[in-house]
Amino acid sequence: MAQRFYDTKTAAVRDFVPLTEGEVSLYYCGATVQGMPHVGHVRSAIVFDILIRWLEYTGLQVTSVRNVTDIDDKILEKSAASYGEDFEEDDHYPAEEPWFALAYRFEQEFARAYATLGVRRPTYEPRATGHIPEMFALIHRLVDAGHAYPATDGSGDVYFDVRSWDSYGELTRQRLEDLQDAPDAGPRGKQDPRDFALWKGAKDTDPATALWDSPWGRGRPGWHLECSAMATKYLGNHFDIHGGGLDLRFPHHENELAQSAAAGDGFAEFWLHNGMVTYEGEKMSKSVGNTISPEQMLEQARPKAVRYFLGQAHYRSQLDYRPTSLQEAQAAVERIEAFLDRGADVVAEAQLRREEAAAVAASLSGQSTGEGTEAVYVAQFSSVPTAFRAAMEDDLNVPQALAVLHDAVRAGNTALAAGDTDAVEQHYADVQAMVDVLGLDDVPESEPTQDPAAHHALDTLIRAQLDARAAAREAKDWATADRIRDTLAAAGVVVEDSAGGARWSLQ
RNA sequence: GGUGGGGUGGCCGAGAGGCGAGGCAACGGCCUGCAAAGCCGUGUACGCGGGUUCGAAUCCCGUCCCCACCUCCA
Repeated sequence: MAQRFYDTKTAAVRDFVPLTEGEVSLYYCGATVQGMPHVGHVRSAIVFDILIRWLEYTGLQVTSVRNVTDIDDKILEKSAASYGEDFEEDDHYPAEEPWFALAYRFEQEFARAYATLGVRRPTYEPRATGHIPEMFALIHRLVDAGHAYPATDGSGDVYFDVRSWDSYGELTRQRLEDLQDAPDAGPRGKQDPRDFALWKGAKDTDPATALWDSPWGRGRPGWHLECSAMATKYLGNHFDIHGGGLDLRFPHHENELAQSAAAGDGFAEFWLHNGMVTYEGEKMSKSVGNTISPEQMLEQARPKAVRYFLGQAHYRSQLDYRPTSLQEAQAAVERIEAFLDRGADVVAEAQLRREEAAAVAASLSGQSTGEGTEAVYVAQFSSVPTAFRAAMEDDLNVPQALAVLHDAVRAGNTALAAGDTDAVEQHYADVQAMVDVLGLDDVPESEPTQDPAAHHALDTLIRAQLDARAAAREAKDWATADRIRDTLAAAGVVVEDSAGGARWSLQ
């Protein structure tokens, strides 16, 4: 089986063959940093994070790019508003904030949200404002090729000429004449209302810091142009995958494709689009005002559970958020974790026995020990189950991959109960490998138990309680035993009895 | 009007002609001093009406409803 992806442009699932053997070039649209991130933004990042982790797992070297749009109308508007006389500050919008300060502040908020949920940083994270010369070069090529023209009204705008490019609409299979006229389709120096701006001429209201001198006059870049310029700078004229949210297909990605292809670039081989997060059936968006922020989710559930929730559906499906969604995700995550916790003890013990046996064998034969056992362990256990691989290869079918993961957890639990160490080791390794690919083990969690000193102190204190409880149980003094368990429970410590003695964990 | 995607058991969510993915919740059982965890089992799921087929959630015809994009949007 080979890797397959659904490509929006051809509207089909196709075999994915990298342009350069062993390497993958991926560009996906990041955010316009004009406000706080919501979980829709984060879902997209998690989807592509899982994609990258999977491709790397299969041995490919991935170069990934996620842009930051740090200049656009909304950013300028919000900054301008902060200087207004009747402006009211709030937590997210202080008064008198320059546009670049606002953009950078929200860029950091996005970075924080990504990091909290275990989204690794892309290879490159370019900002639009840092790539003005690259954009000039692209505009020049388009003007020279007859696919772009300066506005006829002296505004300083430069437009892409959609009628000059027969393939316009090929990404989303739409015909020019079927498109609704834009509501603000005023003349504005366009030859056709569907032409889009590559460069926006300076307006009176634009701050000087937001303007650049260009061969077409002072101004600032158009949104679509940024992505084309940055994608090809870091990945070359022809690259493997272009991703982004489904809502970006039109006009954003259609325009990107048109301008890049018209300039003669091969651009993206595959177009991957992730589905929207909905709130009780409706798309989550700023304009509707039904957004949930990562922070709000993190108040309800652990980061790992939030990541699991946002990553659990197929990436092309719409994902519906409901008030109980996070509790459900957390229960699923904790089931996996509980097996890994219990399994780790068994695996460590088995490992120790193997090392001892190897040491004995070595001392008998007079050879040194060391990497031998480790190498055997890695070779034998570090791969993902075939069914998991098949699911991931099939257009990144994470839900089906998760079914494989849960099956392995169940098999592992059964092996634990049966005391079948070999089977526990195998299932433990499988589960660990799958969890790694999904990035679930890469979510930072600030639990006191992760600080070794704090954990040691806590463990010592709780062990004393558990020892006392064990003694009470031995004496069949259930009242005392239960009181100790209740006390620990009230402190947030969950006690589980097992054949090997009591285990504790934080709630 | 155009384009794309959907309607699956209490909820989420895969699948796409033939053994009821998986998770969460519920119920029963095993285990347990009691729990918890875990394991086993239970539910007559595929919007509606027709049709094709030995067999349809999956194919065909009809029909209803929902979502997204066509303006900024992950």
